[in-house]
Amino acid sequence: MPIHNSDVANIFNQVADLLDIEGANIFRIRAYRDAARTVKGLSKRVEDMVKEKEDLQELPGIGKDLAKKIEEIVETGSLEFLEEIKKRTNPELAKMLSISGLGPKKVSKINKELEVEKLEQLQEAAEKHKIQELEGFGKKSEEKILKALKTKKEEAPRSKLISAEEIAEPLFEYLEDDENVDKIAFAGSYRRHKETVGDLDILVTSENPKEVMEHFTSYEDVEDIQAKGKTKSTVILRSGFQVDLRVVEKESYGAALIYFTGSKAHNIKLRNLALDKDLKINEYGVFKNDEDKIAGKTEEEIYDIFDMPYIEPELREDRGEVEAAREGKLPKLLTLADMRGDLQAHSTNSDGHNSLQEMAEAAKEKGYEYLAMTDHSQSVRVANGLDEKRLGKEIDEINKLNEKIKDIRILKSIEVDILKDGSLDLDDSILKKLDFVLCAIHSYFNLSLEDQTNRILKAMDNKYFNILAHPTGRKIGDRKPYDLDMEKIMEAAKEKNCILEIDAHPVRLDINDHYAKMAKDMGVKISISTDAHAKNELAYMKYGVWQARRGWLEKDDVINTRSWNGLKKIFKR
DNA sequence: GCCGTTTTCGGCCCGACTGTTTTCAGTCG
Repeated sequence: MPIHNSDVANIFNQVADLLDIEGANIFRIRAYRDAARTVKGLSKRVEDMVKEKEDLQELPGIGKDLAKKIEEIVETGSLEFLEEIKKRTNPELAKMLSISGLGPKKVSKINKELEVEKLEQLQEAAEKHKIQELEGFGKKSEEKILKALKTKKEEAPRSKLISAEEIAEPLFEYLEDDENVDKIAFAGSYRRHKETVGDLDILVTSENPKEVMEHFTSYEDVEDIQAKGKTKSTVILRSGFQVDLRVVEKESYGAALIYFTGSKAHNIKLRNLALDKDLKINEYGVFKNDEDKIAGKTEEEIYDIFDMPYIEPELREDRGEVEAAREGKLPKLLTLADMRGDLQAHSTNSDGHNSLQEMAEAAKEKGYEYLAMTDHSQSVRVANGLDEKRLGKEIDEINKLNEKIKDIRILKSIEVDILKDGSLDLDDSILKKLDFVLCAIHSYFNLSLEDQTNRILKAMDNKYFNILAHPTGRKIGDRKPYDLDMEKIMEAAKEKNCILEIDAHPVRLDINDHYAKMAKDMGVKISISTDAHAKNELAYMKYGVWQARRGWLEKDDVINTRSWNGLKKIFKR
């Protein structure tokens, strides 16, 4: 059974939760949480690193002990240390930590004094009003617990970026309309354009914070007000989304923006830099001798104090951006305006909703120089995939359209299936008539790591293979990526001049940011395409660009920032 | 449990809000 990085991270997080309830040293607990984050964020499979005897202690936050524990997990699939803790402390207790207002101390108290082990027992105790009798608890805490338990079942996990956007944009406009609001910006993972968003953070400057809080909490979509203070309020919207609003003075705007944009790891890095310089940094500014404020108004002036240029929010994950900034080696990130065309789109000829012509005209309106039509191939029957004959007809159709429509070139392509044995779903005799070939997996997702990897490697041997579409097959919150050795695939792609795609569809965003950076580091080129099945979906490009930015990609790393002439050279294998 | 250009021991990011207290611990981000 392959051990995924997330398996190791889950085990470490479980250890941390249980140690927390046991009241262990908080820095020891933090070490486990940090290690979980480090392992989860690796672009390499930690299983491979162990097998190849790489030194795990090189990783940040991994020392002798944790390196050994990682090896144990990879080799046995479990961790003896965790099993020992589970004997002392019921792992069910960890579930209570997810209830808002209950932290390790309170969970421990409820457990010890009321012998509560499970969520059901917690509910029972609260209903019998046993909780409010405990020292440190009261009526309100008990009500909060009951309420949280009730809504817990329907509680949404992290939302896809596009769903967050639907909720965020109207709220932003509503706040912007308030005359007491001066500056306003999103912060948090939403500003960092993470593929999923847990809650929304909004930052405002104002002379009248009280009025702003009043305006915010009376937004018509607010279902529950969790906290309402002078400078900070938290509400839950009807959709279940949590929104935090923070008001600061304009002199602190930059400091607060950095603070609330995060990530937490990036902020901790900055704070440590500050400590090295005998400075203090918080959401109000940078301070010397604990008193004198030396920066805070803009993000730029704060980064400047630490001898760094401005760091784009997408990079603020403590994945080396601080070091790169200090060495003057930050990437000049790709922008949406750099994109000159879209290399994956579908028409009514397979499973799209618009005709070739409608798609082409929509792309032209976006100012693109080209749009590739990549309908499905025959084996994807549910998508009405094309066989050689129907693809031949589509080629003729596109040739005619290209004569008819000016100022945009429709590229002839296909999203050809990679069959189980690694062969392509259509004959070379038709593939060679296309401008380029996009290849993808749509079946047999459950092959072993080795078989799935070899399947793609074999497909890449076909000289018409240009782009690997949605390489890992994951759908956010819906389908896990199939087991693949991405390092091997990238090595092969590099050797054979194949391209990896970032599918910009907000459900896919595949490859993810980690793999995008890995591709860049390995010298593998990327295409960003929307996988549009309707003309309005061509607008999904921005999600792909954001993901690419999170993967440190620059204009030159992405092939469809080039003209058609430039592309042609790349597609020649 | 990790880490080190003063350190192999003794630190480890910082502040707001709530609910419980009556000056603060716990939680959260």
